[in-house]
Amino acid sequence: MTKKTTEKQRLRAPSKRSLASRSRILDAAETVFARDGFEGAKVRDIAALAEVPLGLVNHHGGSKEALFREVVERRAEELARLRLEALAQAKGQGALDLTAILGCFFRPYLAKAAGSDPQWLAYARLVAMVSADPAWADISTDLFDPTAQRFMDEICALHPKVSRAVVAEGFVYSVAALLAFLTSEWRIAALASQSDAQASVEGLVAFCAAGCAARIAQAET
Amino acid sequence: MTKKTTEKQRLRAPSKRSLASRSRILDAAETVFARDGFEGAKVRDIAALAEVPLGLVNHHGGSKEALFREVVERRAEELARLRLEALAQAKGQGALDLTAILGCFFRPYLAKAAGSDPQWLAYARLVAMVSADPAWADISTDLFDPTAQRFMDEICALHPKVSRAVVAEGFVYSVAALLAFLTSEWRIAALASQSDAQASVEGLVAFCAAGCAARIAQAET
DNA sequence: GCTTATTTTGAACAATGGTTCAATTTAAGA
DNA sequence: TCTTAAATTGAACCATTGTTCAAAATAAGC
Repeated sequence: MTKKTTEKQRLRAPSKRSLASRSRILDAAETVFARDGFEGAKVRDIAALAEVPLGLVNHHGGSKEALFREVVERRAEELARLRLEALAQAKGQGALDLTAILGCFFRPYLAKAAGSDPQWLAYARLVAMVSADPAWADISTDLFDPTAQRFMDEICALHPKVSRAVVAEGFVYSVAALLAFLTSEWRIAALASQSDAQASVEGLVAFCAAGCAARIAQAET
Repeated sequence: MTKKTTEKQRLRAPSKRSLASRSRILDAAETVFARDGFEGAKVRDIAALAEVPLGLVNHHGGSKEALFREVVERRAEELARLRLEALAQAKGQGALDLTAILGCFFRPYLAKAAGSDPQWLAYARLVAMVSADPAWADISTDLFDPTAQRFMDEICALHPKVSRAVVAEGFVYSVAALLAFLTSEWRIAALASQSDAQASVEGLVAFCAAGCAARIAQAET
């Protein structure tokens, strides 16, 4: 079984033109969903932004909900891979402290957001939406939680005496701070400048690392 | 001018019955908005939950947007008052450190959420919605920012050498952590137990105070 | 108790928005 | 080149939903 069983049987390969349409639709959906939320987003707005007829959105994306899931999934895999790679590389260079671990979790995202592809900033809003709304809990479970668990494993290894619940608490607060950073207007502006972005990231990491350390120390006493 | 000029002229006092309807509608709106978001919420659901005819919602609440604003405003004033009172009282008992200042900001909210009125938990979701969505920026500016500025003044006074931007950064991250705490499923469960609630709050305050302190220390060097 | 502003009710309206579909065009595979 | 699956198009469908309205019921003010 080399392919997912959910994949529809195809008698022909998709044409280059259809691939381009599909890509434009996903990009437009990402932008509109991030801007207006799931309920607020209109399939017609997505079609208009992608410059395709209305019917084509459903043809390529399926239902509105399926389209949303696909948009979220599209970048989640790449992001998870980058994070785990950063963690593996850092571990190869010696023992990790809290700051280093959180840095491996934060930096790949921030590098993308500050990078050339502006769609990554829209994606941050999608992650915040999914994280905040219990209706999308299954997406979090499937796409985000495994990586988070991996990083929490690392922190737990650093502090064998504290419960995983305490580590999770600090981690959740840290992710909340990260999302606040990425979705706030003034930070987005800061990300435009390379030096400002660097300083901002260090500030965020310092905040979260010290916060986690304090919470863990509190539990240890 | 003892009354707001925007207030409609009234020839008669509202009846007790109309006051009860109005209150039930606002409570229902709070619950439904918190559960489904602004776009996802249906005026019909609000009417059904309040057990009033559909038309009565518009009669008392005005447009859907006006109703949402009123629901948010309703508790904002009380919350702001409690926070400022806590701050004033703490200042009367001696010099404040970072932990004490943040405690004055966090505890009134958490006490309400852990208290007898379950609607305060729904309200936390509304605050998170308003904070996250740029479309409601004017609500944040009017209702939330003044109190936040007051608390940041206090932190700035503690650390005269660091820029207000650095203080604001830590404060925003702290509020994000607070909202993550209040809107996450597992924390809500913890709030049910008085002792668990106490421990959770201390953990949150410890995280944010240490985070802010680290960010400020980083800026001072 | 009378008057009348206010509240309540149920229905209807008009616009919105997700989805479906038949017909047409395009291009992949042989 | 020929066949035909896939992609595209534009329109229509139909449930949903915010809002309005006129008539009836209620209760405040005198």
